[in-house]
Amino acid sequence: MRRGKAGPKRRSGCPLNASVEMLGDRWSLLIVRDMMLAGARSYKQFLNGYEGIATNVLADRLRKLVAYGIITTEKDPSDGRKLIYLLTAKGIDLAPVLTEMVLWAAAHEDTENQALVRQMRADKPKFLAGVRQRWANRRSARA
Amino acid sequence: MRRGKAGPKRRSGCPLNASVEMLGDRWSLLIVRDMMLAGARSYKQFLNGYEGIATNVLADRLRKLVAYGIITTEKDPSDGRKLIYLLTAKGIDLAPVLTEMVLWAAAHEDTENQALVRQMRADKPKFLAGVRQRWANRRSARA
DNA sequence: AGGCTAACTTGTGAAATGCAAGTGATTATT
DNA sequence: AATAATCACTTGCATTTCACAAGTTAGCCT
Repeated sequence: MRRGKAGPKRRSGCPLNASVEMLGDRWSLLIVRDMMLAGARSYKQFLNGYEGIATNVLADRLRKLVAYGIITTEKDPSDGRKLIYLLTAKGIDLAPVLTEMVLWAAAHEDTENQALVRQMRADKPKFLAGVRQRWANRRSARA
Repeated sequence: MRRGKAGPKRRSGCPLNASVEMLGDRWSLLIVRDMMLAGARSYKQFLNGYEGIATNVLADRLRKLVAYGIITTEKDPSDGRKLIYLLTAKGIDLAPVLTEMVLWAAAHEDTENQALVRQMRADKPKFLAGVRQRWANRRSARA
């Protein structure tokens, strides 16, 4: 591995460091998953989605995901209280990563969503195309 | 105040939760990467590998990775002080996950190892086969 | 025996996390 | 019009994890 001596904490020259910096925590990937696969788009949906994330942590993670360009927000035109969280192109490009992680876990653990796993395994490109398609549809008709 | 050790409620039926539980932190994936791509196999190599990980945290992550069956340890037959850390089959199966993460970051950030990314992009199956091959070779001739 | 190395452990302050409660803006109900 | 409810947060505080430095223990080396 290339070592590049330098700053105390130089972690962004090596492959994977960037990804881990953005997604290497307990919640970020789960938030992206809920948006990508479960269609979650509001703060409340995230909070209820997996009971377990603390509200202050959720707010922090959403802020960071926005800062990294993985998600964006819009005001809901039909309800001024609501914000709509949406995956960016960069965000939807995480689909292959999530897919491989799900397949890995499915191969080595149990109790996963078998139907989804079967779809992924049967035809991965098709599955990814479907994910991307649903994302595009949602985007064009957001409300 | 309730001070039971309840811990966060995880829903282990959802895809991805298992993966995130095992790998969803700042260091675990980087450790796996250094074993898979850079051939790191000793505690000291990990410590020096990415300056930044604290020794107590490294010890903890290695323990967890062993507990999850992602890595194993052996005593170095030629030096009783040394331990050799090795990826298990489950561990090497993370290669597609790491690959997709690297490709994702390469597509949306910069300053990554371009040579590696080019290899991955040129022929992903071949790249993965190579990773797996090197792993098998190391395993059969460990020392 | 004395020094050195590898792989940890321990102690301590700082930062992050989990949880309950509160805030302010907006919408719904009476 | 007044009141209640909802939404997306923020705040305060106890607990947990982290980073950093300094030990510790077993095994090697001469």
